[in-house]
Amino acid sequence: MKQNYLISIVGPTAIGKTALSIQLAQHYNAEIISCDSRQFFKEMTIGTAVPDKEELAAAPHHFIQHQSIFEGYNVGTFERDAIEKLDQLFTKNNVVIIVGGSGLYVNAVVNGLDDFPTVAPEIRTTLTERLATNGIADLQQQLKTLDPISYSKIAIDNPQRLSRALEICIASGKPYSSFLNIKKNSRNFKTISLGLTADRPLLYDRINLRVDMMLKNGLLDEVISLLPHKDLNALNTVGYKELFNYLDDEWTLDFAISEIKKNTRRFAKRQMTWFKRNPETMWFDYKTPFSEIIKAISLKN
RNA sequence: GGUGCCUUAGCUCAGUUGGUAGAGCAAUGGACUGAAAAUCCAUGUGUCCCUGGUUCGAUUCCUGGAGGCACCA
Repeated sequence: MKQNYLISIVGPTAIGKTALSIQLAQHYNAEIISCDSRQFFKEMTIGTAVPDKEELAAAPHHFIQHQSIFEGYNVGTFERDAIEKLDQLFTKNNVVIIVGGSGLYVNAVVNGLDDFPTVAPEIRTTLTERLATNGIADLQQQLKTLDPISYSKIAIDNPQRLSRALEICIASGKPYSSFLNIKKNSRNFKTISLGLTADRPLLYDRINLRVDMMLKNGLLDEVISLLPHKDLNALNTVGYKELFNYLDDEWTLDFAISEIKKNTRRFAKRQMTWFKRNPETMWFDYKTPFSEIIKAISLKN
């Protein structure tokens, strides 16, 4: 049986991952799995920089705008969907391209997540309310009694991490920590990880330019149409949340735009922090000729 | 041309009665197992415009210069 390869392309936003993924897809006659937690949503287009029509036509893409902002979608469901899709694609071709800026989601596909029980949404709602009224110490105390291991291990100052651990404890009656690192994930493919980078000032220039371009392409109209849904999780997104503040008369347009640029820069920095920790990733400057990248891949396998 | 004020971190500015300095923002480093474009943690980066003088010691006081702003000509 032929060895399957998953070629993963990571890197910060606006670095040129989409273009490289298409070149690779054409080179290997392969299909592309998008791994971008905001490009999943069909209601969002301009602000998420989904590939345009020509790009989508240049190679088959999956998980681009396949979900609605009104449906719950998360890493767990994405992992399941992506693995199913991968199995299907590997029957046609032993190479699949995965590209995306969402580190956790890439990781879910490449390495897998542990299985957790499903949590009734009311549990999280209750925790969120308790957090707002009683403060974080209340939840911290409960985690300390329900799961002392997690209490000492997770970022206790982080409300999202804390709530997540607690909701698992409450829903299952077992400690959150007891679900971690249970199964050995087996994947029927080898992963070749490519990272794109650029010097920071250069990357920031590209980000600023792209934000200006999004506005020119009608981002504000897109955001206006989504204003009624601004509280949905999917819309807690750079490029949208800032313009909601403008539309609510809290910020000027100019200020909102400069905040979009700033928050995108910070996002890119966080992405780099995440991706840098995988020692397997081969890094390339964003201007590296395609032929060199191909050469590096063939040396690797 | 004259007079007055200003020049300190990437930016806006505090401050030191003479003992080489600190806020906000920006920035930087990090964490990350179903909210991840989310969420959280940590960090001060400096020819105190230049020059000479006084002084044990000058970013601070004094001389001269440069640049900026305002007003008067």
